[in-house]
Amino acid sequence: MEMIKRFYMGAMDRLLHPNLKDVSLAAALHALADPLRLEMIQRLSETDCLSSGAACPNDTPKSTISNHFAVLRAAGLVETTADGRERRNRLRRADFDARFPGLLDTVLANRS
Amino acid sequence: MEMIKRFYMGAMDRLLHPNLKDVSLAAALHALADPLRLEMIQRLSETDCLSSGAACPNDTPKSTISNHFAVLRAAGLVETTADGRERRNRLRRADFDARFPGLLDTVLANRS
DNA sequence: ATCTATAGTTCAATGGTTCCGAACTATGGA
DNA sequence: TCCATAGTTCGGAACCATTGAACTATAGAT
Repeated sequence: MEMIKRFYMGAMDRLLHPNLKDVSLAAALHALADPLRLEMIQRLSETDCLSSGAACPNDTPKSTISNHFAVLRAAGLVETTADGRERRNRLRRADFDARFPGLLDTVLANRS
Repeated sequence: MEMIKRFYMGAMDRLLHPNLKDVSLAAALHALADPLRLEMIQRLSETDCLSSGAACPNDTPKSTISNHFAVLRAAGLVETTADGRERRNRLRRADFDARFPGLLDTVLANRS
């Protein structure tokens, strides 16, 4: 009878936010190179914070949302904090812009 | 004894160049989201045309080069023509800039 | 013409990544 | 305590990327 304690949420490495200096251009572009993630980023850019569910179309599977947010966090694009049973996701605009000047604006502007 | 005629090179669909209006932003970003392809694009941006081999570091496997060029062509970033036994690759700068204004410049500027 | 070297493509195998249902944790409220 | 809701984790299937080996094509030399 083994005792495996699993820590979810705040303690998980998926919730860790990298220093932007450790994010490569290729990794940043990879995070942006997906239609759903672009949609999420667009929505996040329009309000100052959104729950994970609210950042995606209604029919998006939960596990898919969770994975996409992990990618966005790893690229330094999104900061996620726990707030009750929801997550509070916000764009790390200043950090990302300082590391990749003009990139986010150009990408958002090019999303027809 | 079957006769399979294979057409290489000029006739192959990998050598086809899309109209930029059919290239999505996500596809363009995907093509840019790779360190080797960024290097290739950088090199292509510095001269007006390069053979496939000359666009990559010396130790890059031939098949890898070939695949990466196929991705760049599919994204409308590169135009390839046959020239003897070499390929003549050039950036489709004007086409790409018209479709995604500022994107290529911003990406190249952010490549430290 | 035939041979040889070179540039690139294609194929196939392997390994990695992504998607998503199912099972789970965590929190808030009846 | 029970239930509903928000999100995470796991595992398998589908998809994608990498690269050696076999191939095509062309240029140049003999």
